[in-house]
Amino acid sequence: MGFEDARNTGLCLGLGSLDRSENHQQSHHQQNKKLSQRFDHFFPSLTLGLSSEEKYQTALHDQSTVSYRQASSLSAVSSYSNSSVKRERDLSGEEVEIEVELETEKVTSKGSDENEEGSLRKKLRLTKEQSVILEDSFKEHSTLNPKQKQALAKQLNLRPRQVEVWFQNRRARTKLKQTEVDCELLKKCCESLTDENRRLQKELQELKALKLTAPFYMQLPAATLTMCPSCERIGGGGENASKSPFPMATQTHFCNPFTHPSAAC
DNA sequence: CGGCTGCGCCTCGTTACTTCA
DNA sequence: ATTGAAGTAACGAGGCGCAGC
Repeated sequence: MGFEDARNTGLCLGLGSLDRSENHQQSHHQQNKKLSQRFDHFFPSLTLGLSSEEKYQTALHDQSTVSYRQASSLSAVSSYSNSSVKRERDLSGEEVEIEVELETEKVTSKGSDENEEGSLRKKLRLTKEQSVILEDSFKEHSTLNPKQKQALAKQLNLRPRQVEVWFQNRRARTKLKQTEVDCELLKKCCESLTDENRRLQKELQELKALKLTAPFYMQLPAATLTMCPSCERIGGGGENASKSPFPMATQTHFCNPFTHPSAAC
């Protein structure tokens, strides 16, 4: 694998963060488009570690405490705080009446997660359906405009802030995965270059040895001498053989390690 | 027109919690 | 039953762009 291959993957090998100035100079729509294109080129397959349905189904529904495991696998609801009765649609689209815990909107989007229970951070677990919908949405656009966020939040019965946070984390996960892929790519490139370097060193040594044992070659500029690293022959036959004793030397012999690992022959 | 301010959104790094082997 | 690792929801800090003044 070489840089050509790397280019073909559409990957940027820079391991740093995205160019912020570039991102921020664009409108959100442009940004969405740009990011989508970026991720469309290479979309690492990620699994979001969905919880098993059984666990949710067997989760206790305790209204007296803040529960974040209560959501059944069929209801696309997961949140926490006070409980309430709400109508939800199950997978078949049928409207069902279930008891859910409604989030009190007192908590500001930037506020802490403190609640009446204390300062403990309560963590919900998104249901499988919610995760699937979020994933699908993310595949369409990796960033959301406020309208999309609202719509998605409404659809999933989550707070817009939760949808926002999910997308932030999802982007971070994607980036992390991409970085890992890039690292692997760089590692392989490094190995390839090391091999090539080793081969060239060997070739150089052999040329030096040849120079000592065959004085005739010394009459020619060193750069015009070419030795095939595979068959280890200098020069060769061909149609130019009559004009020059070293026909291969008439061409500049450049071996590109990225396109021709052993291009000498 | 340029400077200031507030808002919203972003990334990054981290924490706290859940799940699983 | 316990524990450590991995996954992930949520947060705070800090930066940037933009609109309004």
